[in-house]
Amino acid sequence: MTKAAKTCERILRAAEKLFSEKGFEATSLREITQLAEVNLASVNYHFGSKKGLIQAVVERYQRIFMPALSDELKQLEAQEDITTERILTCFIGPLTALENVRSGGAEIYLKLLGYGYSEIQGHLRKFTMQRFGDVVQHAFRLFSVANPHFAAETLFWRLHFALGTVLFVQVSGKALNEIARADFADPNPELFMMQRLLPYVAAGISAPEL
Amino acid sequence: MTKAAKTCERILRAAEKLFSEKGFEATSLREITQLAEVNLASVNYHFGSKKGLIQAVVERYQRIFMPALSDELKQLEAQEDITTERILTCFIGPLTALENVRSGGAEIYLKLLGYGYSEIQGHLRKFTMQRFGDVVQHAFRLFSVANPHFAAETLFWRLHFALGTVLFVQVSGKALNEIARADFADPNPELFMMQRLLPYVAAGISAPEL
DNA sequence: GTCTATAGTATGATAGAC
DNA sequence: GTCTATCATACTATAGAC
Repeated sequence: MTKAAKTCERILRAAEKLFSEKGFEATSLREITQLAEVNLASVNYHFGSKKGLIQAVVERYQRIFMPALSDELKQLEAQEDITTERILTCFIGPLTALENVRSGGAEIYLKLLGYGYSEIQGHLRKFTMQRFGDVVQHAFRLFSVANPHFAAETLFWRLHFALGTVLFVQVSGKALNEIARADFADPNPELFMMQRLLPYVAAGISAPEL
Repeated sequence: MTKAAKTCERILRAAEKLFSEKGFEATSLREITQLAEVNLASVNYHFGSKKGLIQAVVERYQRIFMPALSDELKQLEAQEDITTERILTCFIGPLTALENVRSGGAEIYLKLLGYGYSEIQGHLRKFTMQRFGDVVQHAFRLFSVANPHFAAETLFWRLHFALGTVLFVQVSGKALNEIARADFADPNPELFMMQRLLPYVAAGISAPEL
């Protein structure tokens, strides 16, 4: 059991690293087991299949992030003056909580979500909504309180645009940072990305309706 | 030669359809040749390799889009009162020009760009900048005229956020439309997506700096 | 639980007849 | 230019010894 736990953990760590760097489909079990220094067959023994491994990797982050987000949202709801910026700020804490679990945890989580959205059409999204749909809907309700003049449809699209912005920037973050370093002498720790994103996203969500 | 052109064209059409639907890596040459109803070996005969085919597919769209965009930008520059919205509007015409070439052409092109950004790290981006870097830089200059108070660095990141928003929405468009149809009874032709995107993106780019 | 060995399938690419 | 046939390689998954 002690050795098994170790193998399990080694696989999960290697998998989340590779998945977040290259996506789920582009990462093979061979790469994962090689990086983890475990046997190829052990993945199927512990997780049943590659799909099972993917779910295990993502779920580990969701179980930290989602309850933390839920707490923040409840705390905000108790206050008056709910603004788009404040709701967005609710996401910062839970993300940095991931950072405490593992260095670069927030980045890994967002990249996993980003790849999950485009690959394996909706598989990961449905899984998330089934497990944590209530938290997602809570956030949506608060956004509509902060932007009461918007049609529900408008808000729906704006929020998905915002999600898209964040996820794309994370997934392409490496390329973007390379360009930035080439064009300016930009000494950008990845942490600043979120601070840059927030004003853009907040303004986009609250932009005047047509 | 006449038959050859036909085969070439059949391959290109099948490839651009599948690439835009599933990405480059997830699409196999066998799928392409099967859809095109041509022999498997003909791809390597006409395009040398899968990579060559990818470049050919993308280049065909770039050669229509980029000069058209360049014209629009020059026309705008001659005017006074250059705003973020007006620059963004410059992209609409060239995109719908692709629509004339082939139904759904604009969507295909944007999806190709979207997949190109995340996959094959930077390969496609470098190719674009080498061929059409001047057009891209022209657009950037105009944006900085429209937003003179921004640091170049801020503008750089904002524009890439905007690009990210558009590309992500296109790539995940199918999933998003499915959700929209489920949550509302949303009879959304894909064309309206751009109209929804524009206010969000414009507001994001011009959001007050920190 | 861990390993080796291998089944079964899919990929990109090419040689050679026509 | 087009075809068949095939090579070399990669993948996920599993059976069975230890």
